[in-house]
Amino acid sequence: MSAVEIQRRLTISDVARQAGVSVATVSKVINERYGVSAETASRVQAVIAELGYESSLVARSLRSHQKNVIGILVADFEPFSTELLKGAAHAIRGSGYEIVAYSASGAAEELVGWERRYLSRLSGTLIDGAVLVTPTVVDARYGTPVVAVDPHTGRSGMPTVDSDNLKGAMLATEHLLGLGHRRIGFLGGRLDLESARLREEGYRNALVAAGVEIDPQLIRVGGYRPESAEQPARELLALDDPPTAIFAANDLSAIRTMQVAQDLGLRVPEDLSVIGFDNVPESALAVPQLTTVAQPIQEMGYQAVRMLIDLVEGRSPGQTHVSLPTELVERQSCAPVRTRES
Amino acid sequence: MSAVEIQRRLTISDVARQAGVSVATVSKVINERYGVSAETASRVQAVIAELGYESSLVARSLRSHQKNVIGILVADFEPFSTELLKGAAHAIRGSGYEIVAYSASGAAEELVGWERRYLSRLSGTLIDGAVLVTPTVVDARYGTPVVAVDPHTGRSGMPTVDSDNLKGAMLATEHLLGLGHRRIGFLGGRLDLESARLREEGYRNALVAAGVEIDPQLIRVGGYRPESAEQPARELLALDDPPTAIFAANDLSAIRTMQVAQDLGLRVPEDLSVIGFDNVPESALAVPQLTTVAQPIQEMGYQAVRMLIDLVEGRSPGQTHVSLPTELVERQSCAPVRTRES
DNA sequence: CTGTTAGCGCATTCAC
DNA sequence: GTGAATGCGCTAACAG
Repeated sequence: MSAVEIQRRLTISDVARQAGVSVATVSKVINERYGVSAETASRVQAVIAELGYESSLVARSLRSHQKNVIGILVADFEPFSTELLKGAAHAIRGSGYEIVAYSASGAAEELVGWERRYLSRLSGTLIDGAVLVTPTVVDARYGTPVVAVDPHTGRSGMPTVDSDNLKGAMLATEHLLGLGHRRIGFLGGRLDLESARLREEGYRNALVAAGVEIDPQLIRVGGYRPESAEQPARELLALDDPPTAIFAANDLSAIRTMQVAQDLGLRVPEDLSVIGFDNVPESALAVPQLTTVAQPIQEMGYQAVRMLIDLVEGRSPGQTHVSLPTELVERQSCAPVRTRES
Repeated sequence: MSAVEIQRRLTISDVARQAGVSVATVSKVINERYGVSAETASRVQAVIAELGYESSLVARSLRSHQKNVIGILVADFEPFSTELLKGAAHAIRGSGYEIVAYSASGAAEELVGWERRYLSRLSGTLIDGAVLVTPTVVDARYGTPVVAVDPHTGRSGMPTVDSDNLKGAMLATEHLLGLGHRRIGFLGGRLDLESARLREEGYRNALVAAGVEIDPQLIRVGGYRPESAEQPARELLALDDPPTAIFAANDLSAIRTMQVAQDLGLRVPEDLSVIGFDNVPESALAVPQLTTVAQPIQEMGYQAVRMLIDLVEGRSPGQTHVSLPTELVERQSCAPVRTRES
């Protein structure tokens, strides 16, 4: 039996018409309510299967308040957020929930408070709750269950998943120190971003602990994006006494830093060591492969969704602040320092 | 001025109340209609900015039929679809469109026809059109503009973006032949998947062209997923006369194949060469790094969204079948064959 | 057991 | 400048 020709979008009344019953009956079958004969039910089921009908997310959430949909709100689909999405997908498997990942990609990206606007756009009508990926503001109370991943302004009162940025940054810096580097540049995020602040603090702590004086010239703001990291990376390498190693506060900046160095005729890691932060898959695609500090990004997504589902279902989650460990991943972009005159 | 305490989700009437005007006036301001004094308009704008209000996607799409939202419908968030998402995000930048990426992750994944049900769930009420990522069926006509990426059953009448699977598979096989391999295993997808069929055809063509006889024992079905690829990979390696190289039809299967080989005490690439297909970022994270055939996945996402926007806006897209080139990416998982007695 | 009917929520857009 | 009807597809309450 071939499917009827569908020109419009499929609605419950298409199913009803095709099965020769009323819309209400179809609804009952779908929601497994009593009061439908087995025969009618199976006929309706057959039509549903034949047409590939599924109820409209929107219309359904108009009536029933439980929607079984969670939102993952991201400023952009870039390596960090898409990694997170993989973990989120894993978390909903078998849970009966669906994922709507939403982004206006850039339209709002630059602006502080994109997460509030996104939430305003989706919550109440479409999703039961949301994971906010690296939101800019978390002090506000929203009318919806929300979990923040790696919020830019720190934890505040909102349920949060992050990783140990301070420890990770110390690991990175200590690794470079261990290779004999003393002039180590730091390409940070922005100081209004909590993770960036902690990474800088880790950098400073490690230097101080090693008795290396901190040179403010070696600390620049890279802004986490390749485009915004390029200029400060150039500035670092143009110093009279340039660094022999650079710790960039995320992988995308680190990768761009390597490219800048190579443009300037420097070899990585022979002439310049570079270390990143995040361990997005792209870090292994870079040439040379990037040594970096790994955050368990997928796991962060997994945990955030688990917490959110607890919240949505009215259970209090085990913890409201989950912090996952970071670790050093050694690849090819760091080498022992060469003495100036070698 | 601090924001009012918001407990419920934000609606247009919250804005109206806060600004001391009617709901209708706020709507006019938002949609830049005439009939609002400049002073009122700017007061309303200020309140909107202060509250971080944005209109509800759902409510808005009830009235206006242009929603400026496109759906990316995926069976699961895995490396291929998330790569695609990056390209899709790039395509909407500055276009005024937003992206809703949707997946029920596994609930429907196994079933043929998930794309029709997903579409039924979102189209009409939420999105203007959709990119279907590796859909299983494309012969049906949907009531919504749709572009298929790498459809499992070939192109049919639907606008499609794919890559040159046949050529790519020949590249992979020729690479192994060039390294001296003659017993080359093939770990395919399923034969109902067009891409898998083409990759097998490329494999066969290359062997025939090189005068190597095709051994049916060396051809197995891996199903594209790590779990489903494991058993057939084991079988290949357990043959009396096992292959010296395996071409797996996608990277995830190839990576699992390397793990199986390592479990069995084989070294890759010394004892077994493995080549994949896709070039997802994970292929560079594998140990050893996977040699593979690259599809320009991000570019595929970019093109698909461009085509879709043309369709949604009623322009006929330049082409309805875009096929992008594949290329060999040499890394570390392939080596010249060793003679049996060496 | 099945059909009829009245909303659900929110933004838009008439008519005033 | 505002009040009130309207759009959508579905569900729930009730009638037959």
